[in-house]
Amino acid sequence: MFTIGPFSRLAGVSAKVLRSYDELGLFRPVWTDQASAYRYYSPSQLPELRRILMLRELGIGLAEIARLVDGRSDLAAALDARRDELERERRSIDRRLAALDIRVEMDRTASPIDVVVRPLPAEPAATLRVASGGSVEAAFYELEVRVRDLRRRANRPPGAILRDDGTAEIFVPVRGSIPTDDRIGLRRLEACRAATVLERGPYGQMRTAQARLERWIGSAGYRRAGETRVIYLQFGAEPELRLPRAYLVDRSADFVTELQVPIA
Amino acid sequence: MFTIGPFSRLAGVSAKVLRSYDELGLFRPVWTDQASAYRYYSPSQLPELRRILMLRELGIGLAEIARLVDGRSDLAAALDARRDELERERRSIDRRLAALDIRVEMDRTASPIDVVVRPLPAEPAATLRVASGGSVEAAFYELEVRVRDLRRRANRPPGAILRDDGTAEIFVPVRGSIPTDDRIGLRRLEACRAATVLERGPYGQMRTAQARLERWIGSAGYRRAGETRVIYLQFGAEPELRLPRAYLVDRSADFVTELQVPIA
DNA sequence: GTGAACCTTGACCAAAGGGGAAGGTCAAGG
DNA sequence: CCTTGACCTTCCCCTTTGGTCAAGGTTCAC
Repeated sequence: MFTIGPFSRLAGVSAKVLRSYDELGLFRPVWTDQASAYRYYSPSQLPELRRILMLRELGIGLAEIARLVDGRSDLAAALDARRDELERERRSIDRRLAALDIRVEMDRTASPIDVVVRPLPAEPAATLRVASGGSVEAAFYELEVRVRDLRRRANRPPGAILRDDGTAEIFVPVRGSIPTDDRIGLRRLEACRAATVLERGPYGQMRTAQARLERWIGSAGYRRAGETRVIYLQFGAEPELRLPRAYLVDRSADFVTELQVPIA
Repeated sequence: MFTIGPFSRLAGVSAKVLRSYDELGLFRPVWTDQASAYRYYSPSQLPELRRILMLRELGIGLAEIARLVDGRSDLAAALDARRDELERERRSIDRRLAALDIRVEMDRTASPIDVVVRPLPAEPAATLRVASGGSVEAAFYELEVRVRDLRRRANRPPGAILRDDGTAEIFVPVRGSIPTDDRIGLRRLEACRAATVLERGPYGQMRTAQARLERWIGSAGYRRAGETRVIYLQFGAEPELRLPRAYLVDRSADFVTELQVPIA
């Protein structure tokens, strides 16, 4: 029999860990003195503790380990699940390493871009097609006016879906539903994960930014899974906001635009 | 200008996160109303936030990110350091995956073993060589008696160092120093990392266990970096303990032995 | 009997938020 | 002008697996 200190040294863990595991009901001393509350352990308990430590080293949580050693949970299944999880973690790390390398390389060769992969929520929107070379401003004016008159404007910035053929479909977020006609449609932009990048300044730089984002997606091991979206953050979202008049001066600042490419 | 909710949706983070970052001084609203304490953000702040989120996605801590965006810390250096860290994490995950696969495979083919890799502390010990085929019991008796008479016995279990040629060197932990002669030596077992496994039952199974541990080490991507040690946990450590007499009955239980192979 | 070494519980800390309660604020609509 | 509902604020507790420290009790060897 050992008190907690010597036993912890035999087992290669701290005394604190043994106290924790006792409290969790995961691994208890063979005997606890009622008067002094001293914990006493036997070397014959070491194999049991060793199994716990082995599972811990695989990264399984203590609650799950407790279920496993009690037989309330199946070991083979838990190991399988944990393997899947570890492989996900490894993929995540590989992604981060790739992103890091691209970032470092872009730092050296050109202006860097801050790409963030994030989930996009679904977006119900009124849409209007714009032919290649058509006036985007006029289209937005038409669409915004229509949606506002219907009292269906949602408080989110407008955007456009870019097609490879040079045409675009502009959209304005709506609440509920609106009547459609041959010009104005209603569409639900699907929720998805997307690689996104922000651009400041005139829209002329957008083609370059788009090309660089595409390159980033390839290097990071993703692939495109939908149409590119552009969100007009700085300009379009403002008029709808409930704000003190004094803070609308911001409208004259640089445009801010977000490029979003759905990925898988 | 946006209040925190709409802005958080634009940015793709929760309002809670924006409040946190404000408090940390990492990312502040352009304006905070003194009366209501409402936070107001501008879309032109999005690129700054985006950079923070990009760094966060790489797994850099918020404190370090704060230093980076303030320019108090060098971005290139931080990225380099983070890359090293990520590569360490990946190696660790690969180790766990390998250990998991070995475990699963052994579950199928034979009785599984719970291997734990852990650091071993340095161990000053009195030693005695035993020829191949010599009596280990007699040698332990001689060594234990000698050390005890010198009042140098440390309260840790004894063990043996196994050589490939079949000879062994038994050892008993000591405090301080003892006089040596041509039979009994003094030696410091070096601290190291070791793959360890516990065995219950008669010593006859040890050769098998040893072989399986060696195989485990190979499969997990380690290599041997020292001589194999055996620790006699159940039998040898008991007599030295300060314990109520009633709890010494444990001595008749199965032997418990630990095999330790130093690794790199 | 005494001192040194050991043990006990409890509290606080880490990182990066999530969840919820209690109460104040804002703007649209009637 | 008032109501109402959505929104905002701060504050507190929770997650996970321990490390560290303080105040005080226990054990054992000498």
